[in-house]
Amino acid sequence: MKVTGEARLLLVEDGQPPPRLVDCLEDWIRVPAPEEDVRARVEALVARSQAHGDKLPGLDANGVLRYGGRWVSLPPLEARLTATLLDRFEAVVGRDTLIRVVWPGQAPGRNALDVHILRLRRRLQPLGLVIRTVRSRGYLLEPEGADAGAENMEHVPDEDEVGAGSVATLGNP
Amino acid sequence: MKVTGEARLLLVEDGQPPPRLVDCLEDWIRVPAPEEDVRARVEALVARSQAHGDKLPGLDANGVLRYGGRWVSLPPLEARLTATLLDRFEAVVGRDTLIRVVWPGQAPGRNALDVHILRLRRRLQPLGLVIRTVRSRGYLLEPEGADAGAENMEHVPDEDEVGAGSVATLGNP
DNA sequence: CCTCTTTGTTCACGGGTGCGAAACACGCTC
DNA sequence: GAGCGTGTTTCGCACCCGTGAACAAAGAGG
Repeated sequence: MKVTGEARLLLVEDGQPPPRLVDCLEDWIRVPAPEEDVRARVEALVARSQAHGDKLPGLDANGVLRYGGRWVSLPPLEARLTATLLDRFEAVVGRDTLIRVVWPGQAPGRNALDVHILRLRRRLQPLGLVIRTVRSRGYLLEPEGADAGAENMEHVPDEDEVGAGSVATLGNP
Repeated sequence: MKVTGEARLLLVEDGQPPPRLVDCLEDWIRVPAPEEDVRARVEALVARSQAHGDKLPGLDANGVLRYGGRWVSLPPLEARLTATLLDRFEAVVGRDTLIRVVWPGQAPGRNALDVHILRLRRRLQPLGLVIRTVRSRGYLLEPEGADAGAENMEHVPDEDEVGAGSVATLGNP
């Protein structure tokens, strides 16, 4: 289950101070409230998360990769690499596939792909994107902090500085 | 005509249905409401409008470029350059496109464009506008500090107060 | 258990090239 | 003539991209 792309509506109990939110995908409302009010805010959040959904990285024809409001420009080879990793976003892409896409003619030395993956990793880091290695299988592009495997899903009670109430989380498939 | 750069907080009277808003720079609240609630939403809008809702620079027919309350006058050639960069604001414009617009006849020497970009950069700097180079792709005009290439991740400005009318319009200085 | 092989990570180096920037030259307009 | 707008030359840096090599981690095989 993905964690990115979610919007949150904080339900603030009466008597608690209002939260400080900046993110466009966050909102809050004081409860109890008319149900139509809650629904209006939920619908607004959903609409925003779809329209303004920069939760998926976008790569334009000029090699500019945008994600999370920031961007980097990629050189041609790394742009091809990224494009390939991107249309299998969050899934493994084999080394041979990458080599075929990046060098349509003949592949250069054995090391070339590794080096470019390394350089691409460094360039993607400030955007919050990570390339994971799946040994003897390939590579996988994903947002930072979306890993931790399926088995060690220890639930740390993530306590916000928001001092009140429950949190309704709106998933975005 | 775009209306970007302004944020609105709708004050909804009791008994009225909640409005349907999608824009990240719009919000609403039911009145009467605690003043801290109103202020929390106003501050959130201001923060958003500074972080994400940037006002577009404006270039008039006389070559005067205005942005962020200040202005500079541009010579004809640089005005054409700026106009081209401006209708692809925050996106890459190819060198060939720029050359075609700036010199409709025949292009001068190879370095002419570089020099004019350099001079335009110096002129735009006091306005808080930056021309980024996207190597072998072109150039990109954007407000200072909106990229991830350099790690200038600071600048969380403060906000000012706003009195509440029926509809509060928050200008972006 | 030890060693060799495979696979992946990281560094340093060099050739090629796009771009930045200074300096200069020329023409035009107050 | 002084200042400005524009084009050209020239130098050098920084980046792109491949190569070689050192190093680490995981398996395979004796």
